[in-house]
Amino acid sequence: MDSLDELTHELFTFFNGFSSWENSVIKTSELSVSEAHAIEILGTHGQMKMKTLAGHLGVTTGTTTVTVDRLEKKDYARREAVKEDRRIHLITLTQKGQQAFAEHHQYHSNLTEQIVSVLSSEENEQLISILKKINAEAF
Amino acid sequence: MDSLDELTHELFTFFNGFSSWENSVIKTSELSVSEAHAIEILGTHGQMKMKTLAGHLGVTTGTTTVTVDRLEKKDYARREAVKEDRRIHLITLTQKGQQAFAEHHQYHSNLTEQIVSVLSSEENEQLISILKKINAEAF
DNA sequence: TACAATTAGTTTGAATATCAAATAATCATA
DNA sequence: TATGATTATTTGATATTCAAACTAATTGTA
Repeated sequence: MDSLDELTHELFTFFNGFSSWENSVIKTSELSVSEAHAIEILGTHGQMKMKTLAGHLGVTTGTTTVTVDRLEKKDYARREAVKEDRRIHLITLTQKGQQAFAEHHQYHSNLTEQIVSVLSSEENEQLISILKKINAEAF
Repeated sequence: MDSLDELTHELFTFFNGFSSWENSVIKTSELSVSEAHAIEILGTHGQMKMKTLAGHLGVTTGTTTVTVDRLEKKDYARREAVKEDRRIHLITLTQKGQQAFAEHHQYHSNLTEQIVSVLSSEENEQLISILKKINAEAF
């Protein structure tokens, strides 16, 4: 097996492990996968309009309307009017939504700790530096 | 920002980049996400019974029945009877399914190349070694 | 061997998820 | 002010998923 194949294999094994971990975490909450993703995006980037949120989620605005409807009904998010342009609604996390985001973030930190614990401190430094490069340039 | 937070951020940025790349690749095919995942698992591990496939997919056997129904209808997979235990059906990729798996694998290699191209050969070695450790021990 | 318990897979009914296309409201501008 | 573009919602159709009920086959055991 050449080095490219080897890396491909390790990368997708890693990705699949991450995916199933993420899904199992979401299943412990009262949120669906799409609701959880929306909360994560809103928590990370702050309030944004429907169209931007749809772009981040990679779905249509129609789908996003439904997702935000449910988040609003469950009191995780709310729509806010914008005076300057009344077509636009800014989606904002409520207190409860911010709480859910913080909890989710804590889960992420837990997984990172789990990962760090199998690495030497040198490898840890290497991993951060490599990921930074990839994130900045590869996608 | 401490090192743990920093790594958490880079890890999930990486994961999200990977996710959206994976989704956009699947959308260019005539397969749904769940069908594509099933094909990837069958292609990687070879034929397996419904229950095992369901386990790999992280869904119930009911859901898997429906997915395999569709794959069978589109001629990507078929059920094979097992003489020793007639409750069991082995799910196998057809020629067309193997073809789809090979194409998908090619996409994976392309992404890996893209990633490798931003790394030095030393970083490349480091990344493989670190991922191996994580995959073996962390999930 | 008979019968209960277990296992594998399917079916069903309900809630979600998603898209494309049609619609409504608003804005920008010619 | 009319026209075209933009933002979000609604609608109708299909896909996804689960839990629970169900069928068929196998295994354990009395």
